[in-house]
Amino acid sequence: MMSKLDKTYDPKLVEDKWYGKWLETGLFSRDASRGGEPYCIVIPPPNVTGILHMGHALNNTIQDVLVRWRRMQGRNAVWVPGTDHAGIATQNVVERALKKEGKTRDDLGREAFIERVWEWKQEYGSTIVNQLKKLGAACDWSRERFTMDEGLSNAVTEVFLRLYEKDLVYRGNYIINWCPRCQTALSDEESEHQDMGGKLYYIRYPVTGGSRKDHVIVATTRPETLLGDVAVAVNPRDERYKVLEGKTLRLPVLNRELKVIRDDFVDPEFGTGAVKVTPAHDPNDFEMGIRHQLEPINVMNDDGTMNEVAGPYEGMDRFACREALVENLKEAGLIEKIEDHDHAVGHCYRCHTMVEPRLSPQWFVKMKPLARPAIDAVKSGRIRFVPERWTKVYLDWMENIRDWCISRQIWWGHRIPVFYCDDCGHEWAARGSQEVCASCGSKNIRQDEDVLDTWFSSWLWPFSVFDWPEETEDLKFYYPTNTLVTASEIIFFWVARMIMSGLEFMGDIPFSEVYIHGTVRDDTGLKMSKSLGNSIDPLTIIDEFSADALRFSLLIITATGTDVYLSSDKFEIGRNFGTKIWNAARFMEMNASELPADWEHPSFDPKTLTSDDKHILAKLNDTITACEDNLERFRFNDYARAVYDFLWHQFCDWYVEYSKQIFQGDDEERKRTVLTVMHHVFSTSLRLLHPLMPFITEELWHGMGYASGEGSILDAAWPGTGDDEMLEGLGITASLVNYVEAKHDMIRESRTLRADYGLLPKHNVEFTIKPAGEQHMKRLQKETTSICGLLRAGSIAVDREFAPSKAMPSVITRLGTVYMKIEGLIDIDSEIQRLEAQAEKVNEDLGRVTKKLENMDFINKAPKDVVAVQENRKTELIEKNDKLQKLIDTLSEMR
RNA sequence: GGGCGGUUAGCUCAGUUGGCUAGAGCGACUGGUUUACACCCAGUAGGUCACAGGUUCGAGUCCUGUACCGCCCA
Repeated sequence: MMSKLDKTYDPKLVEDKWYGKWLETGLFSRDASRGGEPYCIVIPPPNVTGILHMGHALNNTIQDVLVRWRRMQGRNAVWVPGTDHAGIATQNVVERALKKEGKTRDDLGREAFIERVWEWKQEYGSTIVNQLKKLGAACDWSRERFTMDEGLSNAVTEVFLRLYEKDLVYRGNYIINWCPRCQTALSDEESEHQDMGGKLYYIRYPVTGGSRKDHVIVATTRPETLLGDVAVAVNPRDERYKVLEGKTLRLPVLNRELKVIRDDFVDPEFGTGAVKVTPAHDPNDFEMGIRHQLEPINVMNDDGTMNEVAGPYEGMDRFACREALVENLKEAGLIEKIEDHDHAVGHCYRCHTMVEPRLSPQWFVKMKPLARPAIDAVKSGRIRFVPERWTKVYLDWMENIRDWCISRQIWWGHRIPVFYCDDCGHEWAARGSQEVCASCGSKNIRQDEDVLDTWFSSWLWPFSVFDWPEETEDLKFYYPTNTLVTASEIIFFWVARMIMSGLEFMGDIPFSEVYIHGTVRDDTGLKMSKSLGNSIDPLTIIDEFSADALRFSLLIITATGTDVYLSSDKFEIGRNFGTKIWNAARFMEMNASELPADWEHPSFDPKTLTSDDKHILAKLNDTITACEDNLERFRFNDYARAVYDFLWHQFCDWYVEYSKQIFQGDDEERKRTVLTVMHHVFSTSLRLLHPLMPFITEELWHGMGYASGEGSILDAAWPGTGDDEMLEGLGITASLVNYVEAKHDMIRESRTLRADYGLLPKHNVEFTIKPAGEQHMKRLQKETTSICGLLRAGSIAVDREFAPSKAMPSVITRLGTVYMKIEGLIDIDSEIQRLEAQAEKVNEDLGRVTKKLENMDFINKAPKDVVAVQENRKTELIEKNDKLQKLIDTLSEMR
């Protein structure tokens, strides 16, 4: 009979078709009015400029699996998608486009530029969203949000105002990380430290009024900042510098007079124990400057060139200045020495330009008060990290938290809602645009030019997506959300801040579980990134292998929380598995005139079930348990493997093979039972697999006729396990399962025996089993036909009294000794050799087990069941050894 | 400098509470056109579990140290 299913599965057609249908029917949408038990995930919003990479693919597949699984479990499960406006990145993209037209953002002006960014967003901003759709993400797209949306912008303003009123945001002149290329401040987290091979310059600072050889040597890694020096510092306890008491120094080049200050911060061990103090260009020096009332001197422009204070170096780039300055110092004989010196230097996380620590007026959020409850939430276990070790990373950061620089000197973003009056100097924060000064009524007012850090909007994501500060039904229903799925890179950027903002503004945690998955790397261990050119594009993989294959492969090779090393051949796992399932389905179709009516809830008469039927039902039950258990514990690889092993190595390898002779036979009732078992097992497996491979499972759900009408597998119930009583009622017991597994072993061992003699299935070899006991004999006698089929033997006889009349190759199995009849004479010597090799192995094992059992400590101290296992094993090994010896003896007599 | 993770078959990795006779996929090798599937089937080979100590009846698993690799923070 022909199958209705195509001979080969075409994922391209199928995947687009189903995703379209799911969208059309609004299948992914959920809201509070539906009631039930909520389950909610908010997507880590990708940058609107982003394109899907493997990290996204992994991250979103995990979320999709969770949402689909919880949905099938009957939860009111919603996955809220969206993107963030990626202030710096997006502005960079649009500025680059402008540059091609020969324009700058200043040419356009602020309003027109922002207009331009929105246009860009309309045109290109949905790229990543469309890519998520290709992946199969079951997001509720009707809820898609963007951090610059009106609603989310309201939330941002509201939060700023609340913090402003509580004095938790403040403006101040501090050292911040400045990116000279993006020309904006960055938060500490946005400055990425990289180890660099640098130099340590030892520079002589002459003592004022001293002779030529009176000088102090200071060591620095950034000599160009020397131009902004206002002092030299030494440790107060450093005896070497006692002589400097009451003296001042002369700054080389600029000849500025420098005080000598004493400060505990200075490490006498580093360099010469004397350090230059540049409060406008170094955070530690800034602190020292405050302690010693020093006036900071800024020597650089916004773009990293030197300013007018730098005298002869004005206009030079900071690195050019460094070279020129060092050259001049050398000429002046002021360089003592230059050493190699490795140190970590901050780089802009967006453009990788070396960050310049720089004194600058910026807005900050006071973090300590916000951190306190966020620490408690995790310490008390209300929020749980998986894997648990991330808890410590989170707590360490939280406990040493520093204020968050939130202002950015760019245009694309939420403008800081603070206004200044140029007449009376009043400063106030307010919603919307302001016409007059809130204090003096002057119209001479202006809004702060800066915008807020993008993360200042994403940290509100778990509640802003539900229209906070409005108290919507959905907000009440879905908040706190359940699971947050992300990578370790943004624990500080995002996870920690969401916890703080949730507690501060909602009065409750934003989610209860944080699952941190690994980083996707290439097969040499490098982080995949576009700039390295080592990335594997998920869309290429989808095109080549299918989205199902991508998803399945990614998850089966990614152990909980460990990094994943990828190469494109790994996706064959998923593709091959999909093909295997497809063909199993085709096989069933070819052998069924129609779908058995009770495929879903079969009521089997235990008398009609064979051991093979019972065995596959038992294994299915185990698989359901394993899937459930592993999903609960975020062990996605084990979950994937459980389904994979079951479908491939239990269902296809054994049950489908078993079914073949039934279908070829003429026992119609048996056929019906086997078909019912098969469809029950297969339909259940499809449901277990659906979260991993949504497309092929949906296609088969319909193709096999399991769907009622238009019903999607997405709405099918997640399989439950049968209780022990029910299973026992069907005769599914541990001993039955053991027997079938022993039977499988016997068949495998017999195949090996045949292969050892270079025989093929088509040779129709005759086997005789001499069963190991009465019970086995009865069972085996009933099953000679099926064993014969599975072994592809010519015939199988079961004979309790069998004694070979001539030399026969044989193998000893748990169920009995299997003899193989072969044409012609066998080489008795080589058969004896084969058996002796086996006996040797048995004796080795026996020796080990015996030694264990002779150890009284083992007998007394090990748990009873562990000892019992060893005792059984010993008995088995002795028996096997006896049998081997007998076979060897018999053969020897025939020689 | 501080912290975290890793080191298991040729490769990529599992191995959960110590009970292991150490697994999988890929690759290698030997065979295979019975109408589900060659993206497949049957079978084989391949391991001092990085190293050195320790705890334990028992260690891939726990402890200490060493080496190397990676990540995060300063």
